[in-house]
Amino acid sequence: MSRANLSSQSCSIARAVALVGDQWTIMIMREMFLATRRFDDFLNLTGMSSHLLSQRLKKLETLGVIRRQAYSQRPPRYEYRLTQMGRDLWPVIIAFKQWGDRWLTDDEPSVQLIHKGCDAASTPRLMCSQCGEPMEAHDAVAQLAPAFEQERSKLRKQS
Amino acid sequence: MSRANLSSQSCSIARAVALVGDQWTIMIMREMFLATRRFDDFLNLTGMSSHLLSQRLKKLETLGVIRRQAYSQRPPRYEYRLTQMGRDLWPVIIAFKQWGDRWLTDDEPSVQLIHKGCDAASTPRLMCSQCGEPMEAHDAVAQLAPAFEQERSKLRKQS
DNA sequence: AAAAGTAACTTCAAAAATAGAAGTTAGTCA
DNA sequence: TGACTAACTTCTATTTTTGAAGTTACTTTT
Repeated sequence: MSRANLSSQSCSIARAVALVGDQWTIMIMREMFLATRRFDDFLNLTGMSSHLLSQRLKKLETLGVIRRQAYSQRPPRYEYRLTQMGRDLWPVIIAFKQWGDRWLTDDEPSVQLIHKGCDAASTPRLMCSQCGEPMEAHDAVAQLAPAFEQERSKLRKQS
Repeated sequence: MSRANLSSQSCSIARAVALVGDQWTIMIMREMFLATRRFDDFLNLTGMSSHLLSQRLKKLETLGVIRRQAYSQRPPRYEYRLTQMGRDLWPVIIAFKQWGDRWLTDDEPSVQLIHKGCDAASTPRLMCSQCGEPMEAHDAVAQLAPAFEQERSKLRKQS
C-alpha cells in the first residue's frame, strides 16, 4: 500500500494520519500553536529544508488546515495562519507533548500551558464527553462499525 | 537538520515526534489499541511492507513502547504487546481519531469508543488538569522555559 | 544610482527511506 | 514426503528528503 492509499481506508485515524501525521507537518503545527507565522521562522525554528516546508505549507493550505494571507503588497509578503480545522489539531500536539514530557525527559517541560480559565499551569487530560470522568486507554472499549469489521476481515484473509 | 536530530531538541514535542510521529508507527499503535498482536495481522491490517513493519516493531521495542513475547516455543512464535509507555500514547491516537471524525468524513465513525465508566459512546475531550474545565487551543497560553526561548532566538538568527 | 539586504520562495543533484516481490527458518499437519 | 504457517529477512526499483544554491520583487544603505 502506498502512502497515499492510507487515506482511502474508511478509518478516520488512517485518513488523518495520511494527511497530517508526518513529522514535519507536526513540527509546523507546533510552531503554529507557538504563534509562528512566517516562512523563514518556520524554516529556522523547525530546522526542516525549505523545499519540504514549501511543499507542506501548500499541502496544508490545500487541505484547509492553514491559510496564506498577504500582510504586505509591496514587497509581496505572506504569512500563514490556522483555520478552525487547524486549531482543532491542538489535541494532537498536546498529546505528543504530554507523552514526551512524561517519557522522554526528567527536566522541566520546555513549554508550560497556562489555562486562561483558572490561571494555573495545566497538563490537559482526556475526559469522557458523556460523564466528564478522566479517561485512559483501559477505560474504553472500541466498537467497530460493521463496514469496518468487514474491511478488516477481508484484509486478514489476504495473507 | 537530519531527521534524527529532531530528537536532540529540548522540546518534548520534537522528541516525541522524532520517535513515534511517523505514519506507520501511528498505524501500528492504532492496531495495538484494537488488540492486534501478531506480525501478519499488523501487516495485513495496516497494509505496510513487511520490511518496514519489522524495522518499526524493533524500534518500538527498543524504545520500550511495546514488548515482544513468545506465545509458543515450538514452533517459535511471538506476539507484541503494549507497555505502559505504549498505553500512554492512547491520547495521541484518540486525538487523530477525533480530528478525522470531525473533518474527514460525514459518515458514522468506523470506531466508537464506549466508556466503561458510564457505558456511553464517548468522544473524549481535553480538560484542564487543575480545574477540570474542557480545554481547546484558545483556552491556553504557552509559556516557554528560558532555555527553550534562548534556543529559539539563536535559531531565528541563523538565517 | 548602485550595492546590499530581505522575505518568500524554487531548482537541482545526492543521499536516504520505502515499496513490493521473493526468499528463509523452524517448525506442524495430512 | 509435501504442503502449510508465522514471523521474519533480503533485494532492487522507486520515491522522498536533504542541503546547497539560485530567483523574484522589492526596500534600505552607501
